[in-house]
Amino acid sequence: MAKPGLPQGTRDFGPEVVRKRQYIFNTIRSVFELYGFQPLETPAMENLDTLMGKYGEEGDKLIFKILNNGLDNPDKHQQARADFEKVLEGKNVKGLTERALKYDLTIPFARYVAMNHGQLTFPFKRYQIQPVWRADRPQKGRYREFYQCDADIVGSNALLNEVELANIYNDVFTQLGVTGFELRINSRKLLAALAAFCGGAEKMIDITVAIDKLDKIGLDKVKEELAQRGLNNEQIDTIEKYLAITGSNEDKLEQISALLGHLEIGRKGIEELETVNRQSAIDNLVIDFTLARGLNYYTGIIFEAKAPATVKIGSIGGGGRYDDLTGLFGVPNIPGVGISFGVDRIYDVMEELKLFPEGVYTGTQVLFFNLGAEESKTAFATMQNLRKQGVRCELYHEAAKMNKQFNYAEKKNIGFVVIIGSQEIQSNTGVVKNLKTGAQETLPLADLTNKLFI
RNA sequence: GAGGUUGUAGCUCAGUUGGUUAGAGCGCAAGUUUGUGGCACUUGAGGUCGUGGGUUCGAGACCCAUCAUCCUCCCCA
Repeated sequence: MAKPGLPQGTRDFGPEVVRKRQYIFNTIRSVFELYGFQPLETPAMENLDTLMGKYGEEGDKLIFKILNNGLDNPDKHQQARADFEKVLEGKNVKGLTERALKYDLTIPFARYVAMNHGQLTFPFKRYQIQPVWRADRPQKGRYREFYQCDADIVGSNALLNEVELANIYNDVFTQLGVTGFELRINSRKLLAALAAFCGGAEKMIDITVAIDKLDKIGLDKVKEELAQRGLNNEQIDTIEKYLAITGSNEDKLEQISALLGHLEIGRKGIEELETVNRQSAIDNLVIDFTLARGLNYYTGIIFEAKAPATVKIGSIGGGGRYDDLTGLFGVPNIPGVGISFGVDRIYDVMEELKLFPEGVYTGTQVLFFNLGAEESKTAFATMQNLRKQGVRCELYHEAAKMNKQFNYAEKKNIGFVVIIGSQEIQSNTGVVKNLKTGAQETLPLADLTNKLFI
């Protein structure tokens, strides 16, 4: 028998952890619902075509591909071998793999919208809470299977959507108690303007990739990388000016106007940031011109939620506007904007900062002691009564020493026990004990109601 | 994909320059206590030292390989 184990980067979640995770899911879900978003689910796997080429070159490598079934069929051996040769050259071959685990929720959503745009009422606001998979190397805050909670609005260009999404971030993190978060925003239009201004519109991706690393590797290394990517000194000087902008959000907007306001696309980007900054009125909102985000389908405002600086986890959510996402699937002119929460990282942050409230751990509210065959019949009937009133309770599975039953309640963090022994049966009563305070009283069984156990 | 770390009881970890029967704390089980838990005390169960090979009279320790793990880079949630 081989030792049991888990695939790298995946985890089991025990009861306590699931409760804490659900607390996060429920908070996010209720805020999404509060803002008028509707739920959607898509399959764990997609056709490989749907995913490939949507996440950049690096992204393609991180997609988990699923090996086709039936490759052992002797009739197909020759073809399979030929296909495998192509795989060794780094190509994807339908003969071997035509499905893959989904990498994020946005592209499957775009695929869904493209397939159903005739039936949907626009603007369509959907939220989606599902696992995604990445063939990444696991490390701190990084898993191969993790959950994303996405909210997107498609079919609307209104900046109101961006404002709403910013507020969703704020509401969720505030409710969860993650008050030290920072919501960074930028506009891809400014990055486009910068690239155009530098005379290298086609260099936009090179530029964004490089400046995205600023806080990690520092200005000098960014300049080095820009040079490596083929930019000349004059262009790099302009980018340096762009990166040097600091101050309050208002200061930054003023300075960026001076630098890029003369370009139409630059002016548009500035307007976007101004609007979101002014209307959302979130304290933790930071305009950050170095924010670039890797996904190359963003075209307008981009978001990144950063964990409090004390926990070195970095991004706990991100998103942005994409003007033509479904265009990739043959349905042009459906603009959208969306955000995503990384639950697994939010969990790690909350664990580290001890932000889970006490009540999260409570499952069963009342444990009925089992003191013998006869006694337990009364206990069972009483328990069923309480369950009808919505009280979560259980009867100890066998007659055992009270010691043992108390310990069981203690371990499961059960707040109350009800003891019904031979004496109590005679008087039709039960002993109700509060395990937190140690207080107990003997009450008629008829008086046991849900109000007692809150 | 590149680099590094660690692997000893269910968990967290000790284990000296290589030396006889591998330890502790927590947890678990039983008891002190046959109707009142958490505390205390007593007793007990539990380890092919990740795996395979090598060096040695002798390996948990040294060497090689391998697997797993965690971390860093890349990229991301």
